[in-house]
Amino acid sequence: MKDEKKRGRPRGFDAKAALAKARDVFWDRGFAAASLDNLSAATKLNRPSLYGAFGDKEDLYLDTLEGYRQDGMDALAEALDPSLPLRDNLARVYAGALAVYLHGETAARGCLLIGTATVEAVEHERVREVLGRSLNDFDGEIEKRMRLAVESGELPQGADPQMLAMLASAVMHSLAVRARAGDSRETLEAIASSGVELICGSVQRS
Amino acid sequence: MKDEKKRGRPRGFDAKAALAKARDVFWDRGFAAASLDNLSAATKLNRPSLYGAFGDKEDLYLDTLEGYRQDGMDALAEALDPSLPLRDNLARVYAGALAVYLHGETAARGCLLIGTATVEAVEHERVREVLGRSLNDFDGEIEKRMRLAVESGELPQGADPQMLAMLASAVMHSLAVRARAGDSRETLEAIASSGVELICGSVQRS
DNA sequence: CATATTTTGTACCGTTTCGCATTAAATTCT
DNA sequence: AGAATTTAATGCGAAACGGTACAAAATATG
Repeated sequence: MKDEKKRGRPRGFDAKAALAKARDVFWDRGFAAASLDNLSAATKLNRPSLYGAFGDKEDLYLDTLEGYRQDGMDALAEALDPSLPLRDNLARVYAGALAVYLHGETAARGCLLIGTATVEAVEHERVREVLGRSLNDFDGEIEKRMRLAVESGELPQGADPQMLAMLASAVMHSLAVRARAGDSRETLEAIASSGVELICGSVQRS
Repeated sequence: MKDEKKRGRPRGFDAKAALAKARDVFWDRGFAAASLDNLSAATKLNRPSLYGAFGDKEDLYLDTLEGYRQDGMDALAEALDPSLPLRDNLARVYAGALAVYLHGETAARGCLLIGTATVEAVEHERVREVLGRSLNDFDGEIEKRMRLAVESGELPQGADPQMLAMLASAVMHSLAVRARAGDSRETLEAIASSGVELICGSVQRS
C-alpha cells in the first residue's frame, strides 16, 4: 500500500524529510516568526509545492507538532521499560529529553511543543488542542509506570501515581524552558537528577 | 524627583498604563504576532508616539518583560514571608501565580515570560537574557527561604536548598505551561498542592 | 501518440508589516 | 510675546508577508 502508481508527475522530494526540515525552522523561530520563505529555503521546496503537500502554514506547523509528539511518545515508552527500576526510568527519560533539548546552534532549542506551541496556544485553538493532548498523553504514560511502581512496592502504598506523574512531567517542563533560557547542561542535569531523587524518595525503599 | 517640568509639550498619556496595555497584547499574541497596529490600538497611542516613548517593538516588549519580572519578584518576596511555615509560603506562591495565569479571556494566559519569551529566546539574545535572569532570580529568592528552612529545622539537615528551590520553581514552570495549554483550575491547584507536599516532605517534620 | 493528471517553477497579487518624515499642537524659557 | 522644545497626528514608503494563478514539465492511461 506504499506505491500504488499515481497518475501524474511524481514528486521530486521526500515529504518526511521536508517535514523534518520545516520542523527545524519552527523550532528555532517559532510559528509566527517562521516565514514561508524560510520554510521554502529550508525544505528546498517552492511555496506552491509546500502548499500542495501540506496545506497552509498552520497545517504544516500542526503536522510537525504531531510528528514530534509521536516521536516523543515512542521515546518515552522505550525509556520507561518496566523491567528497570523506576529511578533508572526517570533518569532515562530526562537524559533523552536533554539530548534533544540541547541540540541548538546558537542557543539551545528546548522542546518544540513547550518552546513554540505554548505561545500560539492562546489564539490558535488547534495548537492548544495538540499541546494539551501531548502533555496529557505524556503524563498518562508516566502515570502507568508510577501505578506499577506502587503495586510492585517500588513506591510506598500511599503514593498518588497521578500526582507523582504530573510532578515528574513538571521537571521535564522546567528542563524544556530552562534549556531555551540558556541554562548549562550541568545545571539541567543536576535538576533532572534532583528531580529523580525527590520523586522516587530520597531514602532508598528496600 | 517626579515632576521636574520638562520643556516641551507634555505627554497626553500615562506611560505606565500604556505599558500595561501593551503587555496584555504581548501576553495574548506573543511578541512576533503582536503588530504595532495591535499595540497602537490597545494603548491608544499612534505608532510614532509609541516609538518615541519606548523605542521599537523589541524595546517595548523588553520593557513589559522587565516590569512583569519586577512585579513577580515583589509578589514572590511577599509570599515568602519567613514568619509563616514553608508549606504556607509555597502554597501562597502557587496561589498567587495561578491568580495571574488563569486570568485569560478565551484561553488562560499563563506566565508572560514562560508563555511568550521562551519562543523568542533562541533568536533574540536580549530576550534570552531577561528570561534567564528572571528564572535565576526567582530560583534565588526561593533558595534563600529554603536555606532558612534548613537552618530552622523546617527541612531536614541533609536537604539541598538550591535543588529544592529549583524544583519548587519547576512546579511553577509547569503551571505556567499547563495553564496556557488549557488545563483547568482544579488540575492546576492539585498539582500545586502535590508539589508543596512533595517538596516539604509528605511526612510532617515536627 | 494523444489525453488526462499531478508536480514544478515563475511570477505576481493584495495586504500587512515596521519604521519614519513631516507638519500641527502644546508647553516652557527668555 | 516670541523662541525653543517636546509631543501628537497624518500619512507615506519600501519591504516582507501568505497565498495563488498560470504555464511548463513529467508521468500514467487509453
